[in-house]
Amino acid sequence: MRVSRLMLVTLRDAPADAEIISHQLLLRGGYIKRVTSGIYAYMPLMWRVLKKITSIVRDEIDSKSGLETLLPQLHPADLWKQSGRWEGYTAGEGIMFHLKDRQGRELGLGPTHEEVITRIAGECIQSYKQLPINIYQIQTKFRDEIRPRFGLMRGREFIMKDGYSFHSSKEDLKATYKDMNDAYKRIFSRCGIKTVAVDADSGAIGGAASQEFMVTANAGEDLILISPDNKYAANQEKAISSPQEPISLEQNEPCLIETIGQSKIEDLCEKQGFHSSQVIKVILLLAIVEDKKEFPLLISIRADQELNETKLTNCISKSLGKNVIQLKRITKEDFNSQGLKDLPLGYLGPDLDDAVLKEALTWEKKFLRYIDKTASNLNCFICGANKLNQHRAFYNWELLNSSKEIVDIRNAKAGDICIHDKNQKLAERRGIEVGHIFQLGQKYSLALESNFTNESGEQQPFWMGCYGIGISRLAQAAVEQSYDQSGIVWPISIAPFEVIIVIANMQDKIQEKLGNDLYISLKSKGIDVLIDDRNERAGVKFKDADLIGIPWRIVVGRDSISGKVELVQRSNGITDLLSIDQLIKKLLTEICSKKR
RNA sequence: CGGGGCGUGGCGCAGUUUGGUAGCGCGGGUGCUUUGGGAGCACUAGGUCGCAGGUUCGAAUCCUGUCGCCCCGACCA
Repeated sequence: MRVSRLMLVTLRDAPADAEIISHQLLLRGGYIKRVTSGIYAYMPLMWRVLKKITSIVRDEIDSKSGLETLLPQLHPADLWKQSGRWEGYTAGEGIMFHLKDRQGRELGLGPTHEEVITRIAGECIQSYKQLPINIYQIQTKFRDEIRPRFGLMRGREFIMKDGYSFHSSKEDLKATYKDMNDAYKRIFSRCGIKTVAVDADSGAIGGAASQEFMVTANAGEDLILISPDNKYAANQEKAISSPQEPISLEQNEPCLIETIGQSKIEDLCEKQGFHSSQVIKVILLLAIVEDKKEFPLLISIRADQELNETKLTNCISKSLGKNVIQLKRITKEDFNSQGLKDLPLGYLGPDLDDAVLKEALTWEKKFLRYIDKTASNLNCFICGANKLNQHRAFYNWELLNSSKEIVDIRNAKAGDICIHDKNQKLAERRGIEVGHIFQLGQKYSLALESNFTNESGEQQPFWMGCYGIGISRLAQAAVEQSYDQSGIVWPISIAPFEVIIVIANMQDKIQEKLGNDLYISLKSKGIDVLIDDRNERAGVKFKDADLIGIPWRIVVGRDSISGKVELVQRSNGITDLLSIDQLIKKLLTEICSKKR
């Protein structure tokens, strides 16, 4: 391709609305154009990058017997109602774009395809003899994100590879899951990006085991916790650890203490001389579940710990058997609008009586009570007395006489002791999720009555797995991991072009001829080559070549008269002056060796 | 959804407080000079200042509404 024909528009300044470096560089290099919030056009250079990535993905998934397909993007609501996800995905903060057609039928724009593929599999697969099946597609997905940001990182329209597998047994599912895990590692390594595999929450997709593949970068939206020996890595949403031991509280007579104006843990500890690990903090939340019922929650947790809302949401879903649509803090205003008397917020104890909810208008009249292990493990503690300006000191659980369900709902954090090895402490990193694999189990096949006949002639729901890669996000993550002062430094396997020929001076006929001959010759050898034939000064062309990040640059300039050209490596600036033969030989070996 | 900020040529911005009918840098076009790290000179095109109302002799500027975009937050009451 000739740069003069490339519709290349580079920017000297980064547009003001781009925050992170990869977003800025993709805009400056003319790779992407924003059309509206969270929605981007992939310009020709970007599309080449995306095609390189998808071809690596196809290659690896196909080698694991993956079947490529293309599923519809418009999904009928009834399908999603059957799986029980329509409400959660459309109501409240739901992320599914949805619409009504001219007949008034409801449709959703696919954010993911479990429903569609599960129904199809149920219709096509009758017998265990047809299993296992591993089917995937690479396609645009739609999600009405609460807050789109960072360019392609969190868009409302993005390209994803999503795959689904169907099995007659859990064991068979595990085998494919492992295959996919291997394939994913190969895919990311071939794309030239460094990833960490972490244990993950399976979230709204549902299911059992799941792993995320994270590109470590400061701009990452996820917090991940890693042990120094690399044997344990998890998303904070899921991570487990041993908290640091509480500072022991000297045993003393249980008593009430006056704590005027000490509704905050910090003030309480400062004024009374306690450590926050000796205090039980009580948090009131409201869970709204899929059938619109509202459950007040009473959470008790050691005050030096943070509540993990993902873990909590999972606990609630498990105990109610219903999906939680929304979780929010209960405020004074919420109490008033329920027609309830004010509570002494900041002075609540784990034994707060359900009677306070008796007059509630729409809430359930009983607290769902969860106690984090850090709180239940305390033998002697401080907690609110359920009266304004009073706390209880040196209390224990027997005295509170409160029913309790003990769960793990705390955030693991850096510095916590690893479960697998007491001598190691978790460290934290930020990560960009580029891949996610799940063992779904039978959640969708049960809901959609998607069955096959097993060896004994019985109807049985499929065991399912699902496997995603954010293709467009991966492309940007690669930039976030590989750039310098001058611009992008693409890994060669996903660079839009492998080589760029820069003709230093277009007026010089010798240079122009040598450059063009070289261009034709490299192209004929199967190298992806770009030639900058613009009538620009050399400096401009060098700047652009660096900005768009082509791995190899050939400069056809003042040495062309002796038949020599310069070869410059984008990643390290190393420059060689070579004859054409030497150049071609070197490029062929370098490029071919790095392709695999 | 809540909070904050911003909409002025393709991009980055000034002008808004104190109304007087629009300016800078980059980019675009033409010509000449230049030609190895975003060249110089000259000429030139391009904006009903997001949109709609209102106030005023007069609005980018003040008022009201509206649309769009960006950032922060869903964080120990």
